[in-house]
Amino acid sequence: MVPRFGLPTSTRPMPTSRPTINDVATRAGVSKSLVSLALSGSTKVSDASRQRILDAVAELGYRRNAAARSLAVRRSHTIGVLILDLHNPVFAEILDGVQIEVREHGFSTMLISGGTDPELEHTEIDTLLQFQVEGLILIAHRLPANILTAIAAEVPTVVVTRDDIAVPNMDSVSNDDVAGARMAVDHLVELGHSRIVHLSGGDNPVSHARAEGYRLAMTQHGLAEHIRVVPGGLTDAKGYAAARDALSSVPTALFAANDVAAIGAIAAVESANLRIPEDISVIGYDGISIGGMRRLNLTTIAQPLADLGRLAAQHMLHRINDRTAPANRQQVSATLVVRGTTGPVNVTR
Amino acid sequence: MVPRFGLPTSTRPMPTSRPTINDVATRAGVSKSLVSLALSGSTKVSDASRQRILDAVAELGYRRNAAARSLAVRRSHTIGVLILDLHNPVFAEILDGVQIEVREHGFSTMLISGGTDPELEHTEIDTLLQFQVEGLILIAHRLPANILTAIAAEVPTVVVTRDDIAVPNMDSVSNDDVAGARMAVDHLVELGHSRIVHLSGGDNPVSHARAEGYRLAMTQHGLAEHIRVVPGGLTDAKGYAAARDALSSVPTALFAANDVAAIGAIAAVESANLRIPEDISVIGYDGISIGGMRRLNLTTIAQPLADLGRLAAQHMLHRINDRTAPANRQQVSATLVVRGTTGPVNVTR
DNA sequence: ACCTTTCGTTGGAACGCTCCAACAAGTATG
DNA sequence: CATACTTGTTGGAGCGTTCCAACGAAAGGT
Repeated sequence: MVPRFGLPTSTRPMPTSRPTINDVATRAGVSKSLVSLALSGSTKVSDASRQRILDAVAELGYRRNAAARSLAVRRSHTIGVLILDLHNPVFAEILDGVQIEVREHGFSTMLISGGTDPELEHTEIDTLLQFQVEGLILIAHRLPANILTAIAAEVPTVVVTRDDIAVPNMDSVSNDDVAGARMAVDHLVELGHSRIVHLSGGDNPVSHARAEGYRLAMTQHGLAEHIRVVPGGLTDAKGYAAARDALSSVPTALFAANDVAAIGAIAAVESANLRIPEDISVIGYDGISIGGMRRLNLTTIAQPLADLGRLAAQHMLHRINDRTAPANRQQVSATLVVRGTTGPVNVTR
Repeated sequence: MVPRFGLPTSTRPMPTSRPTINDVATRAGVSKSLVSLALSGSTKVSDASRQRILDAVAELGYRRNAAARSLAVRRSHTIGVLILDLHNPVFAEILDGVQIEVREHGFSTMLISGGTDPELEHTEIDTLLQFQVEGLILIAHRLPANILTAIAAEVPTVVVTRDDIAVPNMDSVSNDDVAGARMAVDHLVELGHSRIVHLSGGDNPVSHARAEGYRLAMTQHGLAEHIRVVPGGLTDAKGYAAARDALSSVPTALFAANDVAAIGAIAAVESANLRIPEDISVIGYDGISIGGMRRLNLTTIAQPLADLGRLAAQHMLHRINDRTAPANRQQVSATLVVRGTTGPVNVTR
């Protein structure tokens, strides 16, 4: 963690100053202490005073200053969320779960998205920590192990969708990608497929696990000889390209590393004048909501995305109260969602 | 604005206390004032002292406390962003532009998403204001005019994608939806279409404007008799349903209120065994990136989404420095992106 | 009548930082 | 050689809160 400093000490202070607790106090004819008490809902404030204070608050349009409050109580009641890439709908859906859970417990979230530059991720986390967030939820990330360890040592941290790096006192919530990939293969085998090609998601832990699950399941079904993994990526374009490569070996089914790539793969199949699912079945992974759009109608292994977020938040809140709890690496299971892109193998091919 | 109070005055303080500027000072053998100076990059710190301070910072893992800092300088260097719905890719792409611009000027963003409940939007904005954000960017919203006015009076505010509510000292950046809709119709007319049906986006200002543009353009092209607006919505399912209705009048082209609905419409057309674009052309609106995926390949009126975000941020930053600037309601123009879902009218139909 | 409790209220210290006025020590100016 | 500036440094006040110790007044117990 390399802290950043050196904003040129601001340009010019902002003018308009909001009313403070003192303004409220004088207006209500009480001390600031009593106002503070009243605002935090203490029972030991007389009804008369409370009413005068509330009136004064309303008249002045007073609002607590969270910075001052957080300084005094030494808690920010805020948790930081890093989201790898807002464009991938997967992450937005996870975030939803986080927000709901966190809000229920009186916390706010401060959200940043890493953007394209991994280095930015790092400095943005620093910003979050400067704001004294009480915890960090990383919805995917690209941080090296040493940095991750340093962060987790400083603040309660939970990682979502990855569990490849073991760090003491850091939780993770993820989907069992190996098992999910097996489900995909099982489904295809059940439909009679054997020439099943996997379009890999590239060099990242999640994709590795899915490829691994594919290999295991294929072997287990006695289809080891048909194992074929073509290198691809997690985008539409990469899925398209990978599928074109894959078609050279006349597969009857494609298992893409994620839904977005699967959509690209579908386009490739169609552009080769093959029908889905009659000629070729395609299955994706993730369960993003656009996959359910009728035009796409994608069969997929769906992760319980919102649950992933909720669970992460729960672990976070728990860890805030007990920072020494042992690392908890939770796996949730995905479910097969059968839609229109998979079907029985076509025996004539 | 109804301020919220009454968190039960926290549960338990967090234990671990981070090093403060004083710790750094004693460690480096200087005063805290000098540390402060050094950290903000002042030139009037001797190289020797600066080095000792930097060393101490590194050794202690010191990080500035943004709450204290913001209290002292009376600036938070943070702007709040409300995003209506993270699931709609439109908003994610706008946010991207905001983040880039804002970051460049040394500001952080605090992001919240309204979720489904319009009332939540309101309380979340209050949270943002408690954190003393210096400005507010609302990426779409559902706030009534009176509340919007109150907010804009309190803090520099700019609204993105809407410009229906005129509020003094509040900027807006939006796309000219009327003009965009005309472009869509122009494109279809140029391809020879006349039986063009509009699938409306429901009862919201943006959709109204697009429907209006459709009517104007149709009239202008002498096609007033063919004007037909079927009620729909901004989702895949609503687009599907609306398109099914629309097909009853044997149109040759459909203009959907947004891309997501257009994708639903395509599914409906295909399920009626009509080919796109040979039998029916479909055009959307927004320019979301998934529309460009080969499987969808949607012709659309593309808004410059990231630019929308950047411009909003620029106005925001400008208004922070001059809060009395007159309201600036900027319109940016959309562009026609021709892909595969529109084509020449089929004369035999 | 006194002492003790309870109730409602208050001043002041503390939180971690910035920034101003002031200062000592050196350097330049007349 | 006195005066003025420059350079680097420092203590202290202040930002808007919370919270603790302490208080006076009213109520209760004997």
